[in-house]
Amino acid sequence: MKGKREEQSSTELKIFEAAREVFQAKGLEGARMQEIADKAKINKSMLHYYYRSKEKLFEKVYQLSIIRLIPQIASLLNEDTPLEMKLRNFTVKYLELIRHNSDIPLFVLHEMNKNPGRMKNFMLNEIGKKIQPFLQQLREERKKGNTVDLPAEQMLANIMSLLVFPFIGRPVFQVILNLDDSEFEQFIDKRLSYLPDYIVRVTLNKT
Amino acid sequence: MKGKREEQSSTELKIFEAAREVFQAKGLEGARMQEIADKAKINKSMLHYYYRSKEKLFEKVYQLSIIRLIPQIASLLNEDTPLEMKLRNFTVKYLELIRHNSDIPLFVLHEMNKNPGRMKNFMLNEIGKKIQPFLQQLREERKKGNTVDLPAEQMLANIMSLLVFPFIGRPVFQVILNLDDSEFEQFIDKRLSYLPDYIVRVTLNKT
DNA sequence: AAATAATTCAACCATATGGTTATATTTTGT
DNA sequence: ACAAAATATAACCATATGGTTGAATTATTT
Repeated sequence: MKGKREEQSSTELKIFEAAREVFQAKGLEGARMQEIADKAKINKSMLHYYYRSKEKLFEKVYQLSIIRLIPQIASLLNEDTPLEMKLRNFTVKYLELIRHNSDIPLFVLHEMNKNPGRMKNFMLNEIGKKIQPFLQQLREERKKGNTVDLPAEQMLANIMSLLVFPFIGRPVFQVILNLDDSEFEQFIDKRLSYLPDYIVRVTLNKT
Repeated sequence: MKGKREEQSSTELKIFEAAREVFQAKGLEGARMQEIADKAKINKSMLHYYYRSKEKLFEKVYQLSIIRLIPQIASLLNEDTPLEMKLRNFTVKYLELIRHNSDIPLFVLHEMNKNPGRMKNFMLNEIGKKIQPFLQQLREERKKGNTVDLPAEQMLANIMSLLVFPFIGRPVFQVILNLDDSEFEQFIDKRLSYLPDYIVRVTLNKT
């Protein structure tokens, strides 16, 4: 064998990565421990050696998924930059982020829906608190008449809707618009190209 | 007992309704036949008497869920009315529809994601085909310069995002914006009040 | 080299779950 | 009244699944 007693052994990571894929694709109840073991190419007992139980493994995956939704970008929202520039930066970076973690939003939403209690505090601390300054900034700019005349919460909801929903709705969009995978990628490329302007336009009062 | 040999016996409906609730809340794998039976206040074997298997019962619920997403409203999209009025009508009616079937979008999306093949044709026929005339109308109005300069598919994606996402994201919004159930209802009320104008504004070219 | 920790596997266990069967009662069409 | 369908229950079955155990092998520390 090779390096043991590291902080994260190679097998431990392989297991986690496999678990992440399976849980994100099928949800807690849809996932099978055997499938995770197979995908990680290890024996099932290794799962329990490292992660005690399905629940424990799931919670780690769940936590990481939430954290992935709000990396450096959260801090970006709290920088002391003008709103328009902030919106543009956020749009581009968040779209790229979701694009490379496109299974996460639906996964998190589905699990939150089944069990809103679990991870509630975690969510509140990791996301809820971090966006408060941004909401505050929206309120101030609204007072100055620089934004559309809507509560900050509504502006946020609209921005997040435009950014995230197409990924969550991907299977439906692909079917009803008859897009293969490559065409869906182009569909997202197109969004990347116009959404920064578009989101500024639907949030700020510029003409 | 009472009326038998009706098209839909009372117990059959009770079972279906219970199944609908449980499947929509927990998904195919998360649902327990016993829980459905309990909720319908009947014995488990009644489930199989009427619906053979979990799969069969699920498929019926799944189908109905998809159909509920596109009732009379689909036809509304194909009426021969001016685009602006159509957008306003659709926004109001679709928001009301989703509001009264708020579990359906996340349910359908989650199941579509786990198994995109199942129901693909059904989805295509029930939704895909029915929105084509609307897409066509968007394209024509775009040519005339009456809309934002985006492909019809993008306009549709944006409209649907704004309408549907807040319901799908409800558990997250409630946590991070700290809204109780009543406040979330107000949040939706607010959307109902401004979204018709807003969607017209972000879709059409009216200053 | 000895001790300890990490890794792997096969076999096994307990339970939950979907599904079945046998049987009995009630309702309804004719 | 009779037959057929509907309704209902309890007991049961087979299987899948999460989880455990124990023994063996390999690596790491000292």
